[in-house]
Amino acid sequence: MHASLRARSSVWHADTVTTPPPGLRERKKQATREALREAALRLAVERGPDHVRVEDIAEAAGVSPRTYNNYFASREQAIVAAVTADREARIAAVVAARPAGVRLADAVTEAVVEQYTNTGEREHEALLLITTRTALRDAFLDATAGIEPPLTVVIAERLGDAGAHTARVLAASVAAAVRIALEGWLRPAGNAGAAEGFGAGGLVVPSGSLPDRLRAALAPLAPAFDAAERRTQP
Amino acid sequence: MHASLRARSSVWHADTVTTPPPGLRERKKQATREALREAALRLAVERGPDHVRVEDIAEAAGVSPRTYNNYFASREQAIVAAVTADREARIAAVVAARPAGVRLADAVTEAVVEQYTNTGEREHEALLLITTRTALRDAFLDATAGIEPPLTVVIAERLGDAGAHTARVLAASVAAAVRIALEGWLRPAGNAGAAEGFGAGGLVVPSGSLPDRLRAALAPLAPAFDAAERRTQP
DNA sequence: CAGGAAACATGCGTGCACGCAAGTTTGCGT
DNA sequence: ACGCAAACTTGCGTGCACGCATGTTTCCTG
Repeated sequence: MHASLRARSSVWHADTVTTPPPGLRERKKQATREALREAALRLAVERGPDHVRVEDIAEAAGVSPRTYNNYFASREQAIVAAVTADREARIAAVVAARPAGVRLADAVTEAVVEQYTNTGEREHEALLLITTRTALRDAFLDATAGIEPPLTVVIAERLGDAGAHTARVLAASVAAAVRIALEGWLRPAGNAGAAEGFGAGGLVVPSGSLPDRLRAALAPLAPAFDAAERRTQP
Repeated sequence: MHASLRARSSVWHADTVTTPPPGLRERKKQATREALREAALRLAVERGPDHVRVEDIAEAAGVSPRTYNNYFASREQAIVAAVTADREARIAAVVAARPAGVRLADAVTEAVVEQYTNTGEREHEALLLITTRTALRDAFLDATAGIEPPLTVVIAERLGDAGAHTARVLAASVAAAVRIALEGWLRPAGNAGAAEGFGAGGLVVPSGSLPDRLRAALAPLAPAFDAAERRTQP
C-alpha cells in the first residue's frame, strides 16, 4: 500500500513566476512527504510523542524507515512540519501580493502576523503537544528559519538587483525576530526566566498575545527596511 | 539539521558585573571542556576528521564517552569549539569597551570584524579542515548563534531597560548577518551557486575578503541600531 | 567541621541519523 | 517505442545522542 496519491486539483494559478508542470516524480515526492508528516502528527497526538518511533511513522506512511530519513533529518521535524507545512511559502506569497505602494516593513510584518494568527483547531492542538517536549519546541523554533529563502526572494524583488545582498540579511533578521517572538510566546510551560517581576525601575513587558509579540519583535527592524527601500526609490 | 545548541555555559554576565571567585568545581569544568575541544581538534588534524570517534576524543581528554556528551551535543561541536572558543565573550567585551560616544552600529561592526580577523596560524589551519566537511561547516556556522546572548547584554546596557526587547532582536540579527557573511565566505569549496557571471545588468558582488563581507552584511542593520539608539538619547 | 544537598561523572540501554551500495522507477532524447 | 541516465527507495552497518540510575565530588550551612 503506497502513499495514496489522490488527484490533487492541479490548479496552477500563475504564481508570479512560471511554474513548470510538476511531473509524476515530483507529485509522488510531495505525497510521500505529506503522508509522513500527517502520520507523524497523528501518531504523536494519539499515543503521545514519546511513544512514536520512526519505524511507526514510516510504516503508517507506507515507506521504509530509511526513506523517512531521506525526507526528515529528525523525528521531531516530521511532527513539526505537519504544523509548519508551507507557512514559509505563504508568507512570501502574501508579501508579494501586497501593493507596491505600502512600506516593505509593513508588508512583511502584516504577512507574518497574518500567517501565524491563522490558528486552526488542529494546529492549536498540535501546538499544545509541541510545548510539552523541549525537543519538539526546539524543532518548531528551528523551523522558522525556513521562511528565510522565500522571504529573501520577495524582498529582493522589491529592492532590485542592487539590494540582493541586503535582502538576504533582512530576511534572516526577520526569521530571527520571529523566532524570538515564538520563543517567548511558548515559554510559559518551561519557565526558567530570570526577571519575573523585579520591582526596580524597569518597565516589564507584560507578555502579550502572539500577534503583539510578533509586531514588537519586528518593529526594531523597520528602520532597516525603510533605509533599504529608500536606497532604491529616492 | 542539527541546530540546537541551546544551554550554553552558565554565563556569569560578562565583565561589567563583578565576577565571583570561581570555585573548584567551575574551574574543573572549564578545564575538562578545554581538554575536550583541544583533543578533538588535535586528533581531527592528525588523522583527518573522519577517523576520529567520540571515544577517541574522550579518551584523549581523560573522561568517559558519556561525559563527552555532557559537554558537547555532537562530535562536530567539540572540534569547532576549539576555534570558536570564547569569541562570543570577546566580541561583547570589545563592544562594552568602546567609548559611549561612538555609534552603537559602528561599535558592534568593528568588534565583530576585529574578532574574526584575528586569524592565528592554528585557527587558519583549523578553518581549512572545517571547510572540507559539510557537517563541520554547518557546526561552525551554527556556532555563530553563540554570540547572541552576550551581545544582547551589552546592547541592552546601551539602550537602557526600555530597549531590552529591542536589544534581543538586534543581537539576533547581528548573529544572522555574521552567519550569512561566513556562509558566503567559505562557500568556494562547495560551489553550487546559481548565478555565476550572468552578463545582464545586475552588478555582481565580487566576493571580497572576510572583513569586507562582514561589513557588507552588517551595514543594512545600521539604521535599526541608529533608530534604537535615538529612542533612548534624543 | 560535620553532614546533607546539589552538581557532576559514569555505565548501560535504546532508538536514531546517515553513508554506502544495490535494486527500482521516472524522465527524456532519438 | 526503446533504452539509457538520473532520481528515488531500500537494507545494512556503524557510530552516536541522550535518558536513567548510581556512585563520587564539591559546596554550603549550622
